[in-house]
Amino acid sequence: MRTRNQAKLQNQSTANEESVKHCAEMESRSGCKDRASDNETLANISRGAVGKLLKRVNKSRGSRGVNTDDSYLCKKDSTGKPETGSKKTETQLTGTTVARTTLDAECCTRDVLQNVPSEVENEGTDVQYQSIEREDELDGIDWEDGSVHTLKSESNINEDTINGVTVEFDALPDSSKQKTVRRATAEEKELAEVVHKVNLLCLLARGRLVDSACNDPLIQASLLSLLPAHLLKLTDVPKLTAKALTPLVSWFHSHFCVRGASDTEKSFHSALASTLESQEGTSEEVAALSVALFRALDLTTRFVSILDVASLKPEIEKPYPSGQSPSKAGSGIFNSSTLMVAAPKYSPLSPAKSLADGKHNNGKARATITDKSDKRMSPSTSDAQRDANDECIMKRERPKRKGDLEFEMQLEMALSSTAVEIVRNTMVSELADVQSTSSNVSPFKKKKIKAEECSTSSHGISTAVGSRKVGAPLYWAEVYCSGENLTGKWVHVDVVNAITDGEQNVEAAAAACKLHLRYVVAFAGNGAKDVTRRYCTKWYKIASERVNSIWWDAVLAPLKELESVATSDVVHLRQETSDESKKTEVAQSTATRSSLEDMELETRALTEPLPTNQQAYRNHRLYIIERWLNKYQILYPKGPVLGFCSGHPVYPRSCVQTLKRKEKWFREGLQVKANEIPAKVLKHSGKQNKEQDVKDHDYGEEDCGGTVALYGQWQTEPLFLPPAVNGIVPKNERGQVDVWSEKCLPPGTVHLRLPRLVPVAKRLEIDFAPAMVGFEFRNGRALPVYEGIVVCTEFKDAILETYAEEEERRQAKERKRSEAEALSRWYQLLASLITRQRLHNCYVDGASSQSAINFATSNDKSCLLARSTEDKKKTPEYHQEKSEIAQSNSPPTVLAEDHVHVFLVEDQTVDEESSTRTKRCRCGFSVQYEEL
DNA sequence: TTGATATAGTAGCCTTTGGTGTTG
DNA sequence: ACAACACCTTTGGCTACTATATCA
Repeated sequence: MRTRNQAKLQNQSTANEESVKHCAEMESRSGCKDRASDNETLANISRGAVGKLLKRVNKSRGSRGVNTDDSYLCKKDSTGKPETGSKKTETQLTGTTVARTTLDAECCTRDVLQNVPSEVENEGTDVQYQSIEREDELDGIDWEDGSVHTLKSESNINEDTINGVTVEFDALPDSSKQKTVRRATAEEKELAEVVHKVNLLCLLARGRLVDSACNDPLIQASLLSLLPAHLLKLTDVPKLTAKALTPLVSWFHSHFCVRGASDTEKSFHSALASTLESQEGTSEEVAALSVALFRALDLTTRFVSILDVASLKPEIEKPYPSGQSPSKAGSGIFNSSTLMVAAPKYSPLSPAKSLADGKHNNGKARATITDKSDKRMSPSTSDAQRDANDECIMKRERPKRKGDLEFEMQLEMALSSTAVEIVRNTMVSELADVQSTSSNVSPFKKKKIKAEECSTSSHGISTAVGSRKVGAPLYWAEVYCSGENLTGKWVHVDVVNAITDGEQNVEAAAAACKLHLRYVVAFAGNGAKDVTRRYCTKWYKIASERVNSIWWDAVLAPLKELESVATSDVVHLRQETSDESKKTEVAQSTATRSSLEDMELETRALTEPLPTNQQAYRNHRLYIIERWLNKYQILYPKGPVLGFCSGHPVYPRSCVQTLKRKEKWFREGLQVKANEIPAKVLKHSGKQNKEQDVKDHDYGEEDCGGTVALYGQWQTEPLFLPPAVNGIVPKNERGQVDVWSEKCLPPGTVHLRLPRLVPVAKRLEIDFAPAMVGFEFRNGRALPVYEGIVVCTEFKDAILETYAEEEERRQAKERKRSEAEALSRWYQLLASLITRQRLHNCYVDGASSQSAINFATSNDKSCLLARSTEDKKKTPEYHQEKSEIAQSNSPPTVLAEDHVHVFLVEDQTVDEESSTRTKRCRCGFSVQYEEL
């Protein structure tokens, strides 16, 4: 009925908002069947009522208001769009003038049909009847109260009028006060998580694809041939350092330029080849080429990518500013992404593209162009794999203000320009020094300073144009430099932005582009490794945005192996020419390279800087401030203090202890030590309070009324229960044993988890206690669940033995009973068949004149069959033969009334195939049955 | 812009030991 | 008389978490 109403309401365009209409439309599709069937009945009922209805409606005109609550329209929004807050709408309608037709007619119809006054609150509403042609649809159904949506009134008035509804407002609702509070449902959350996971898997696959393309010998050779001779030997040093890579990076950056979209039809491999040829390509391709080059130079190199996945949390739509159509912003995860990706990419007027066309303005004007990665994956993948720039824009466009956009455009412009600037500097002088010494001041900050200068530079490119390009770090390389640190180090090499060893800046750069640095994955040897820790210092910020780590680790585990082998093998191969002992040594050292990195990343994880805001400590993995302790938590020991946040001392998370009641500890096989003072005493309220009072009195424990004493684990010791003595099981006050776990069993007893043990124990006169294993809620009550019994260990075997015997007996009995029942049911079946046949003969086949004779005949036959069955029952043979199919196929001869069939053994035939035996009487009557 | 705080909605945890009538 | 079984009815209080608004 709800659906039907929605469908109708949609027809009448009672709602203004597009999303609401859309919603109703969706609903109407599903409900159209209902409606069609309803029309027949409704039409008849309502035609007769139309006249009455009109009268009533006219009477009520001007005196009736409308109850306006059509929240149901949105509650089942299948598009996942936010419901338009019905409460809000109601408030907004207060004091408005509503001129309407059909909706009021609905109210009135309800009056007619149900004689129930509609809820009238809005006095003085103006009702005008223009058309009630659809009233036949409106009759005879359950009415629901509806409200009028008030958004975007102006643009929709026309539509409303066309559809027969006019809504006028004295005052337009203040759009700034519109609030749409809608929380994601569990289903939406689940969906978002699944999408997130699938997206991750797709991007992992993508990364592996790119990685393997980087190993192509042809591409590597071509790159080497392009490389100037003086750069060729640069990296051929025993202890490679990041500094040594800088000239290479500079050359690469100046040689290859990043442009927008690539040909989506090509495979990545061929796209890479053409990028190599044309020396321009997407940032992904350029980064991949750099990886190929480094690998060609025999450097251990990974392709690193930020996996820019769809959000783990459902994106709840924000309320839209007035005049902005929600449909334009897309609705779901896919919609929004698709829209945002497609729009700038294919627009011939796209400034980015036009800029890309003018790429030969080498230098500043070339300002690295939007790198529309080629999209060759599934829709979801390509959506997620969308370029960071689009990502930025997408995320900005909805909630961001104009000013923000402008600022970011400028910033982006500056970033790209500065990146080029750096390159030039490098080529002329030693930029490496500049970069390494400027690690304290982020290069991105410096770029920001230059923003204004760049945006007003002589290139004539507006900031808006520049906004399409960001130096968003999405792809880069990691080169293993044995000359860095003591043990060697993976060095960040971003040829797209011409940055070497700038790992500490990636986070800031990503943040500047509104790019979430949630997953940074390094690819090598067809494997992958999560190296997010290297680039992310504020882990607490991204932790909640990452998928369940158990799942993620499991996914990565096999890939990590591959990656580890690959990054070790490269060095291994290099050493192959050397002598055997050296080779082993190298193999050992490379084998630990991966674990060394693991340690490094783990160290980073454990030495995360203290957050500066208090909120961050709420769920921080490492740190806690006291205010975020919940009522069952305490700091023990209370220290050391690691620092302060807004005056609050920061403690290690490891100091947080969970407190429990005595009973809870008992369940875990622990008991509170004697004379321990509760670590915390909580006040209880309400019902629990009273019960706790009683308990406390009973046990003579805590003096407090309405409180509960909590203890920490350090105040407990292993549970000591009175042992079983003389075969007697120690029981609790209820005469049972609570078996929460094995630890709760009194020493010397055993829990036998078998059904029907109580009678056995009773029969053997062995002391036992029912074992309560938990509670279940039924009928609104907590009911104890019992499973088996607890007995002294020495009786275990005796009980089990007797139990086995008892069970055997029981099963035999059960079998016997079921056989008897089967027999009885067969008898019933046969008897009913006979009765049926008799009735059939008597009343269906036979003409009235013949009926007497037929009856006699059939009766006779039936009796015989029945009797034969009865007779057989008496013979032992019967028990071996259980007929499944019994049918009489005797000729329709009239027999003497007192004839008794005799089935001689020699007249029997057996069909071996179907195990069917046929017994025949000399009179011609035969019985066929199947032997089991 | 960021952070603190208040507020509100919601999901999910925790709670925890029947009473009565009928049948065999 | 007694044991076994069926049926009844379908909690609800509290907290953590999250999102939002507002203010500094």
